[in-house]
Amino acid sequence: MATATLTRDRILDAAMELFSENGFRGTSITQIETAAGLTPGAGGIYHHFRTKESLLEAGLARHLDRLLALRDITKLMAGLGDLRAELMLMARYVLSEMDNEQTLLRILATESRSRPHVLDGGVEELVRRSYSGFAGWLVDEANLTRERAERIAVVGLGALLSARLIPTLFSVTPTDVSDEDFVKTWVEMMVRTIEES
Amino acid sequence: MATATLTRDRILDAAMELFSENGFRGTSITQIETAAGLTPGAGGIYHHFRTKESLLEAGLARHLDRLLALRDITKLMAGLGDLRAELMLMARYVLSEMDNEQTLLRILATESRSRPHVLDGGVEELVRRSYSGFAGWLVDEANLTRERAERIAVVGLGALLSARLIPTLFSVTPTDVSDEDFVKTWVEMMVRTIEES
Amino acid sequence: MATATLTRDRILDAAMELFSENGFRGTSITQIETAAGLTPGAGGIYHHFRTKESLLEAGLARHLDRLLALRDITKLMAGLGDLRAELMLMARYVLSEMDNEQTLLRILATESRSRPHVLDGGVEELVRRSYSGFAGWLVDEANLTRERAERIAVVGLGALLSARLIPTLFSVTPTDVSDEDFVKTWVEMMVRTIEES
Amino acid sequence: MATATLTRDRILDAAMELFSENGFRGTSITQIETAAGLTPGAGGIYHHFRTKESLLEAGLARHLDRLLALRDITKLMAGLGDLRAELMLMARYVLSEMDNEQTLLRILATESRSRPHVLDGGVEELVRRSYSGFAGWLVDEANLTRERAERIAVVGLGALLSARLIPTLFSVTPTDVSDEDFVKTWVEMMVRTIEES
DNA sequence: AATGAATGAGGCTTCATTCAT
DNA sequence: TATGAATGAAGCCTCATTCAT
Repeated sequence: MATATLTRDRILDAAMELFSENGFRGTSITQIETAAGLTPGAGGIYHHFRTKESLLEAGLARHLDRLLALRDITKLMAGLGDLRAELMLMARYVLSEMDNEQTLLRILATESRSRPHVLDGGVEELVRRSYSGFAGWLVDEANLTRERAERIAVVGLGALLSARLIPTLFSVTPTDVSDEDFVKTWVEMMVRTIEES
Repeated sequence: MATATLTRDRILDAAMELFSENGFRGTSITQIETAAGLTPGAGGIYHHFRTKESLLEAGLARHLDRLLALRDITKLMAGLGDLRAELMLMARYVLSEMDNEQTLLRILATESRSRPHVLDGGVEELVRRSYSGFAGWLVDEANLTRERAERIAVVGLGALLSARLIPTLFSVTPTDVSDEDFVKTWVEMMVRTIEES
Repeated sequence: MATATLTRDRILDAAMELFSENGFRGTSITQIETAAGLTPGAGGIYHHFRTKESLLEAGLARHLDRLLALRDITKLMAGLGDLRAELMLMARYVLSEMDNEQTLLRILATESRSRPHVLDGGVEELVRRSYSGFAGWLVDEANLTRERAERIAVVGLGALLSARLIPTLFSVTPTDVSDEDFVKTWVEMMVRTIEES
Repeated sequence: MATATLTRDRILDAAMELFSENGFRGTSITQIETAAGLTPGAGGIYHHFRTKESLLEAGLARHLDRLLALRDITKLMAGLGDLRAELMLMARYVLSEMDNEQTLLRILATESRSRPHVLDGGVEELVRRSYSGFAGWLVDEANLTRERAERIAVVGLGALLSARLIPTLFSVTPTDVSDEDFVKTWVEMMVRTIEES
């Protein structure tokens, strides 16, 4: 049974990796079996998953669960008192989380339209929670009204996300600005906007 | 010849639309033929395109050509004198251009990794040109150093782009902030950052 | 009309050449059109031939007509008096005729079984006439009985034919014996057999 | 595994038979599947062969292996002492081997030019070895010089081969001479040529 | 007579899935 | 649980042929 679980996980890892690289349709069950150490073409996967699609569902669920379970980082930083430092932490945290989830991002971008049911709210919830979490933090830490905080959050978090979305999804590097400089500039922008509010 | 051209274009339109909706692999030649008014399964497409993939190439080229040919909007606004107004125009322009190119965005996000050769520099060029064009405009209009302008451009343009990337690619609406409010806030943030530079 | 005829012939030549090289099925109408200087894929061939198969029929008929029309070479040599010389002439003639008809040989070998109707007796007649013509000549020139002449003809003419059949049909050179030596040996064999009869 | 091997062989047999009758191109995978007892059109063949062409390769290899492995018949007859008898055996052996290999002959004649790579030396080796084997035997048994033996071998073996090549490849019977008479005459011709050397 | 376009049929191959072992 | 084999469906592409111009 231990083995069973291991196999299941190996399959899931292999599948998600391949899905992210070649897309769901571009990945064959045989490829996944090979990558997972099963006999290619023998259908061994079907002892662990009912369907190719259910593999995708399980893989996505695993990613989303992890993300939804992350302790809200805004809470960690609450009340440190130094807005600049907190913002910088926040920026770095978002960037690194996006790096961790490249696989997920790619799969979502590829499959979210053709397979809406596999997402089924999970993604929507995750994204909205992130934006509103950030907005909430702005309310608490910077004494903004909810409304104003929300607007600033869309712009600010959007800027952060795009810095990773574009390279990850389009295989393109828009500029040569370093991460460090990017974060510094972003923090500055946020601070100026917030302070004068 | 009139017919020929029309058919070719109808095929191209149908194909790109379907590619954007179901992905390249998720779209069959037969579907495209049907959508273009040809007999399904008869291979009529092959009188106009050598390969399914060449269809994708031609379609992408058409989009990219159009975008690369766009008169640089920054030039249109140069010297109007009102930074706020210019920024607002710019923001609206970017958002609307992103709306026009949803099809392109989706295809790029789906295929850029599995079919790198079909992009072949065109996308990279387009993206980098956009960022550096915006940076250049900041230099001219706001008297920023090139370096500073570039950093602000990454953050600013990124924020703008993400406002459309996320809904378009992930079928998700992150917040309920209206476009209008979003633009207003973005302009404000940009102005504050720029003016105090 | 002159042009028409020329085009027809160009088509026929191109077709037979391609059939011999790639087989009937391996040759597409489009290839033939290209080789004949017509627009590829436009179906121009159908103004000259009803069917791809009728093209083959016409081409074969042309070859067979030519061969059946050849003045019987045995008559040319009748009564020269020198058996050796006559045999040598005969051998050279057969070899050279086989060289001229490589195209025909290849097509026959490829298509005679799958398309028996296109031959329809013509080939059988040609072959049998060749063998019996040679036998007849042996009767006349060497005073053999018809029966004996026929047996010798099968062996003798067969030896000659195989010298070209094998390289032409199998793309193989069985030995390094030169044509000249081959003919000399063949004549010698024939002479010894005939003289002691 | 037992089944597997059986299926594989059934496929191979069916394929070679069909190739020989209708040519490689004239035979569809579906036909082969049907003939081998698999579901038509289901692609079951691809569990045993990577490609239609690899089927041809495997089939040819099987034939060639068998032929190349045949104990050299000339050795069997060495030193019997009776040249006539040995020649007659030889002739019958060659004819019967040609009868066994009709399938191979037809496929080679059809495909050797359009698919040279599938033969790749094997056929050339087989043919040349046959001719030189026969020549070698003439050297040993009839005290001929190598050079003379080779010339006689080309003529003699050629005569034998053509007796089967022509009917097999062109579906034509050149004469009504019986096999028995043919062999008798051939032996006689060989003997006369050899003895007086 | 030639061309551009379209069509119907079919061919090779891939693939998710099932089943007996 | 894993494997070898088979299957049905579908996908891309080719091609002979027809038709309007």
